[in-house]
Amino acid sequence: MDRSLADTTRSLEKLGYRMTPQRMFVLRAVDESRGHVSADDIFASVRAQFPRISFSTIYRTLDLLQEIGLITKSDLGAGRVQYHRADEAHHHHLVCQRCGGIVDLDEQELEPLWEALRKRYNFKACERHMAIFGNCRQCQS
Amino acid sequence: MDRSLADTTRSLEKLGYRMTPQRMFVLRAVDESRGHVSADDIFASVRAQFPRISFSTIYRTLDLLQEIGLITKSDLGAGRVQYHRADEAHHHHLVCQRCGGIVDLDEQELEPLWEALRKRYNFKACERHMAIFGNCRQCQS
DNA sequence: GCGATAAATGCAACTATTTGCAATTGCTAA
DNA sequence: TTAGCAATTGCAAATAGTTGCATTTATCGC
Repeated sequence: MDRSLADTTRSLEKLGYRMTPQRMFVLRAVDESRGHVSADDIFASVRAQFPRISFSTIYRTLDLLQEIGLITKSDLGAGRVQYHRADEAHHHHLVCQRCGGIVDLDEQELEPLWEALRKRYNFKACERHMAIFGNCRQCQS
Repeated sequence: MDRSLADTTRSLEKLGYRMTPQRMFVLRAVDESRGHVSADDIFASVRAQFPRISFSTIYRTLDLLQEIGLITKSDLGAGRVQYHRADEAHHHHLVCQRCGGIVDLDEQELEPLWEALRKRYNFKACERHMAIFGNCRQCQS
């Protein structure tokens, strides 16, 4: 991540939040992550260095980090939500309901839709890491 | 619903499932519903006539009805999943993350995207009742 | 520094949903 | 009709995630 701790602290303070040790540890865990991680992954990773942390703090912090745009959240239907650093290439997912396979979809594929929603509905879609369910090539009967 | 009980029974049997009293009651509750209903709504409605029904059966039956295409399921971010008869006009939702407002979006708005996914990824998106999060006109700062 | 105030935490309880399992039910074929 | 087998059920326990609340921690004006 190019963002420094100071940058993040500033983002938080701009919204009236504070930087705390717990948040620093979660931030570090997110920072070191690659690809999708679950709240449980983050919990395990933080807990190794900060044993007193609770699950509620993990969830609350992850929501916060999403709010300031540092991570995105997405439910790929596997029973647990996945988190993802926002600075890794923006992308979405095609999730096959039969085989469970996941294909990445570039942000730009959705641009025309976002554009249409902006124009026709005055709705600004958040560029959130989205999951589209259906069937992949192999699983279409 | 134009579908008769016999039609549904046939759809179930085609997949190796059976029509049971519990399923008939859930079906009836779905049939009488308008717009979005939660599993809890269905549970309450069925329970009034069939007190021994359990929540697991409700959930399992709703999943089944989705599988045979009678209902669609969607998570509008309100903490509980909403179910919707598939024969009511297909639509999707624009959910405002600030005010919680929900605007309906016609199926056809997504057609170009489905088309692109079919062509470029050979992926057949299921026409599932989708939620797109973002900010509505009033809530854009 | 010191007290007031607000934010953040951990814990325990709660919500919605899913799952494992033993018991029940319902086809099917002899 | 009955045995056998698979599908279905209810229940209780598990899961992911959220929430209320009392306590702790930080910040700010004095």
